[in-house]
Amino acid sequence: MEKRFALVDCNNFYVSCERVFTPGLEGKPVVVLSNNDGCIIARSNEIKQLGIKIGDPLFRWKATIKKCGGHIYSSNYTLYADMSRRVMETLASFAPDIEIYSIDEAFLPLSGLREDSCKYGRRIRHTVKKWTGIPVSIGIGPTKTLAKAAARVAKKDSACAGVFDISHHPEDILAGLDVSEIWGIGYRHARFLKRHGIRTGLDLKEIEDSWIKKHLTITGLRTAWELRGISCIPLEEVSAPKKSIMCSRSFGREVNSFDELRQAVTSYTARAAEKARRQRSAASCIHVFLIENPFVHSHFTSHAACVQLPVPSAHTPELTGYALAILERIFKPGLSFRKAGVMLTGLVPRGQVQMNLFYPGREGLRELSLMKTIDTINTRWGRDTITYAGCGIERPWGMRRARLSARFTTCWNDIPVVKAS
DNA sequence: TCTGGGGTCCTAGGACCC
DNA sequence: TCTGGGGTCCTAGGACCC
Repeated sequence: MEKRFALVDCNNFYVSCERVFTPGLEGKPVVVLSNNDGCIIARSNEIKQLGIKIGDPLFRWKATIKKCGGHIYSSNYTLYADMSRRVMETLASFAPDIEIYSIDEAFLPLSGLREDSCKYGRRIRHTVKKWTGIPVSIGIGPTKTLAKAAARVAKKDSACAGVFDISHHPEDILAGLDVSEIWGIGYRHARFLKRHGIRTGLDLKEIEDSWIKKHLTITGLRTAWELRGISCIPLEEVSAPKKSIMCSRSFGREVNSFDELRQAVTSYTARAAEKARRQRSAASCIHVFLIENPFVHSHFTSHAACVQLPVPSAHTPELTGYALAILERIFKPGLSFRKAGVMLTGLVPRGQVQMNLFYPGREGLRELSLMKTIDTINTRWGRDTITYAGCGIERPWGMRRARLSARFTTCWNDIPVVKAS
């Protein structure tokens, strides 16, 4: 059977989430900032028209945005994650086997669909908008790469009304698609391809296999085949467990005291361990790193070390013990740090942990049940309802989020009030 | 003054084995 | 003293994605 995929992509997702609860933002320039309010990571169309790029630092554009009546928000991931869940649940009502590709994108299998694909797409689009308030664009094609290309057209060309099926004349679209805009072709490869006269999707599609494989490896070859309509990248309905888990943050200000670093590392370890437990994994190895302020010193300096655990674990107190021992090793008095992070690697399923003959492990039934209880409470009542004293109370090193919107969907006190007269 | 966070996959090359 | 072919595993670095 002919394969067919739809890519559903939320338009300017973070901005759209803010607009759902602050309708006055509709039609106005809006940006959402990265952690610490440093750079711009989401833009409304009005902002894109000003030539502001993703990743641009806020200070460069702040005056311009203010001058044209724009609005600036800190990122509110709690809100975006909750809105994403709502969108995905809506999509799952159309096709149970969706692949949640990122916070704002999902692939849907369309093989065997009887009705007109665009009509079906428009129904999905209408439903998502009605149920969640989020506008989406939908691209349809015989491969995931072509569906991605179709979604670009759906988003840019207003004649499509948000839905485009590339199946009929893919060449016409690919001829107008810059090679750098193809899914899987990043900045480096695009630059390389252009040096060799390969500028569009159509050019790439027609290049000889051996040349592509030699220069772009097997992943590049897969992309070329996908452009030819041969599906090489399957739908992944069940998300595979992560092979590594990281929690790292830039500080709201420079940090040089050991005590504050200890609070940060304890917090990040707790968060990473929680993620590991959620996917039922235990970590064999824990890494801790500190990064000096790269903007102050001419070179970027990081300090890092890791330890191998005697028995893989997801027990927060045990992992914290190792993390803090590493911190003591890598900490250098007198230096200022911008960022710290904790990474768990060598993740194994918790049911298959290899025991150690000479080390009983600290994760007994009592410990397991304590972690489970803490996780349950924090899921039910919100993150950090129960936390570790070592994480600190004030957290003066925490990130800056000066323009944070309310927890509209996840906190009773913040639920919007509607007044009817 | 001010520049995010979190992942995956592939390849080349070295070490080592028979 | 020098010599062949075939294989695995690990790591670092590079590329990609959102």
